[in-house]
Amino acid sequence: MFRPSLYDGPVVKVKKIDSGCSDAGAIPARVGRKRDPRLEGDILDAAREVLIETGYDGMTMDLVAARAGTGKAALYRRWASKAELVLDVVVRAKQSQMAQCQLPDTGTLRGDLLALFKPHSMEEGERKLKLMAGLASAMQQNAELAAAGNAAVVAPWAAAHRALIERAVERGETRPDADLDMLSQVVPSMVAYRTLVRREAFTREFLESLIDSVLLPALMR
Amino acid sequence: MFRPSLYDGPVVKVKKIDSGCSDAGAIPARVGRKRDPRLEGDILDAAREVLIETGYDGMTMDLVAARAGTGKAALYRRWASKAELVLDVVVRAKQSQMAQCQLPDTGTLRGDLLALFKPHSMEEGERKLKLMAGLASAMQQNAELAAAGNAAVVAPWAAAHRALIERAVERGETRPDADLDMLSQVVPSMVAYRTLVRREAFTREFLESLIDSVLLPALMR
Amino acid sequence: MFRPSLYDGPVVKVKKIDSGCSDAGAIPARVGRKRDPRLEGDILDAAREVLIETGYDGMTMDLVAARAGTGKAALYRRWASKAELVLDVVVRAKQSQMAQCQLPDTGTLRGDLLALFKPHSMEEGERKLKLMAGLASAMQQNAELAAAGNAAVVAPWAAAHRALIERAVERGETRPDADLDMLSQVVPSMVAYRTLVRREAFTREFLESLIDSVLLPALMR
Amino acid sequence: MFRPSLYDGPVVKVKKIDSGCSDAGAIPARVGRKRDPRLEGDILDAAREVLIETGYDGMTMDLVAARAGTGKAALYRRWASKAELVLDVVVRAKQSQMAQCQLPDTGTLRGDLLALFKPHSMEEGERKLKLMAGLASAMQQNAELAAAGNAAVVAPWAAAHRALIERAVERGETRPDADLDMLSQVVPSMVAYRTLVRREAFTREFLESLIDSVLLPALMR
DNA sequence: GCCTAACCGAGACGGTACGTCCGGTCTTTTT
DNA sequence: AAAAAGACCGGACGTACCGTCTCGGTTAGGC
Repeated sequence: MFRPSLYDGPVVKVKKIDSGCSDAGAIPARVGRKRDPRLEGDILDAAREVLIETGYDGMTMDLVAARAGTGKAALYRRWASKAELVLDVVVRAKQSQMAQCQLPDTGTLRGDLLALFKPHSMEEGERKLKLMAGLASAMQQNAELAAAGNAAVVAPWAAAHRALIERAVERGETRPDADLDMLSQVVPSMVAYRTLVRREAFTREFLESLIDSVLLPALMR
Repeated sequence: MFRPSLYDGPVVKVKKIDSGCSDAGAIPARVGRKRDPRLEGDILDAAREVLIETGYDGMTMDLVAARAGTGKAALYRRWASKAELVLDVVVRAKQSQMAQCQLPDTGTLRGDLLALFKPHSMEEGERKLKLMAGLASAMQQNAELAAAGNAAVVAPWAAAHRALIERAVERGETRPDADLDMLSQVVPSMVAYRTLVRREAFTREFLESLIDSVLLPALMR
Repeated sequence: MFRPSLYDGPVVKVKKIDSGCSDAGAIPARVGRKRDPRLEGDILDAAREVLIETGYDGMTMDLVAARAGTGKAALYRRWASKAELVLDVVVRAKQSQMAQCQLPDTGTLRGDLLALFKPHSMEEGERKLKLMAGLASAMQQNAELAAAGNAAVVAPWAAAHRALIERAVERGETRPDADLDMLSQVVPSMVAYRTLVRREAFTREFLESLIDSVLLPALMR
Repeated sequence: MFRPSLYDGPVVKVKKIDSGCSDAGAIPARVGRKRDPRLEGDILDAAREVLIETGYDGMTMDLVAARAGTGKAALYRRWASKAELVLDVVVRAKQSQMAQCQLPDTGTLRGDLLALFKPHSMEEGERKLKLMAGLASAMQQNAELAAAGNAAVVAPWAAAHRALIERAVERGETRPDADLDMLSQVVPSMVAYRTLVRREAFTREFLESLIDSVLLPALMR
């Protein structure tokens, strides 16, 4: 299972608990009603739907709450702001995508790179990137959010590329002195730019062209 | 003078006048008080400052107007919306940068690419990229704006790269079969991504590394 | 015209203006768009309607704004809180009632006292007192509000009684040593108490009984 | 002991149990943990404090629960609503005052009326009347509550006055045809009005003035 | 030299979303 | 089964901002 995410939890208003007990795995066992475990998922689902239907600005906290069959308070108990909720939506989407994504092994780097994107991932990827664009403004104001967003969305993608390239290096398929940090970000960067700034579709043609014209030539001797 | 911009004017609510006719009694000249010519610049300056300080969401039209020593009406007389004002701010910034930028000619592609960024650009780079982040948010709301933003900011940059690469091809410095469309966008894309999404500084080291690790290897045999 | 109110203006968020000029009646002449003069009345009317229909707690600022065909901002520009708006409603109602209320002169104190309440005033009076009850809580927290409410609603009523009684004293109809301050408050107090605390109707029978059993006996030799 | 109250118990959500039968195996006694007997008093004390400090609207159930060192559930197990809790607070205050209050017998009506208010009552009066203000707000929302509040607070007070006046009539001290219903409410009404609406202090001077200027003159021939 | 249209600064307007707060209910664990 | 803690739903509050409109006043042609 491939799960390189640096992000490992919801962006919640954390209630610090005095872990007075010295046991290792002891859980403070908070009294009182537990948070409805289904609610978090319901809200995220509702938020994702509304987000896709109406975009970031069109998404209203009231509407999300209504769609999830709850009240705004339940949202704000879990996320400090609309931006954090949306970020979490993006993060989850990315995680679920990555979770089911074994690193492909087709024998060649080109095959591996193309295999990272199953057909259905293409359209999903575009949606997610559009969501990210809505967050741009929020991320600019909140460095924490920006870090989380980057870690959740960008880092895993680049990490996958890096792993594939490293394997190709091991196989002797590519030059050993390549700048992996830089090259593993070529595809994420250019796909994001095409989608967010140029607003053109993320097609398989573009991906192939990118790999064949930029990435592989730069990697080959 | 290098000015490949596809964008050729302010995004103003233009009152179209039938100025095409050369008839004697044609009165194309609008009567009434003329717009204060200094105001447009003052507002753009104020908007740029506020945008850099507070980000897109934090920038309010009231604040910009106050900073420019005028009222909101003066803003909306010139730009149809906040997003268009922001776009214009970015466009001007880009234009002023491009205006003073002759296509360099150092003899080698590497030298040319590095020369595109004068030393003073680096220190200004931070500011401009903060502006871009604001633009990203604005663009998501309006496809038209996105097109204009792309044309004004991305296209010229890519066009400059393309021109430099084409010259290198003519000199026989690089492979003749390179995908110029794609390769000319490598640097703009990755710089934007680094700064807007990853939020890391745009340094000369990064630029050199990008050129040496990605662009030039992909262009060479 | 009888208008003894101590309250002489709306409870507004006053913007203090530097009256730099030394002219007597000089008005600072605020620049900018003037407040729509009809709006204040429309809002008060809407608030009164909603208040009567739904009571204090049921009255929503959004609903009042919608009913008045405006937005909440217009309300909060004029009144600092829901409580102040409601108080103003009550104050206006009382003032308009008092404005059209000449001091009656029937020749006898009893006739004058009864004439203060025209048939239609009875039912209106009850409504107004119910509104006041809704304010009780807000008044308790805000001494300013309480003072304004008292001055607007109670004081005029008691003042009218006092004037009638003084006239009766002058006519030699009643004892000259009566405690006017106290006696002029008998009817307002007991009517309010009956309505607000006992929640029984304010009937003409009650009023007559009050006058004949308490007020007049206490005033006669 | 004087206890004319029509109100004869706390406003509790009573779980009726068939405890009437004396059968052998009948288990009328409720099983499970017993209600903490001290809790009721603690909550009422906390509620009274908060009510006096912050007024009806400022008093939140959460705050009362926290002050009493318990949770909201314990409150709602005993009172059906905030209003009922407040009513109970006022009722208790009144009862405790009445419980220690024998009908005085000084020989004269004036002496009796003044003796109803012991010296220490005056200092406590302020507090209790603040409670009443809270009650007024609560009563407006619920007619049932208003009735209960009236019965608990007003009726006993008026009843005491009525009893004193009746005794004076029997002694031949006052006119026999006085309207007792009305006159026995003069002092409660006017004291309440002075404190709740006019928000002036309840002083002994005021009481004496009220008795001497209104009540006694109206009762004497 | 006046008329008139358009500009200017200031600020009110209608609408809408935000994030907070609270009343009253429900759930979980503990006693 | 009640106690204690606290999450739950619904809905109103008061704030902020966008983009528009209005006000009194100013600036410039065109007659």
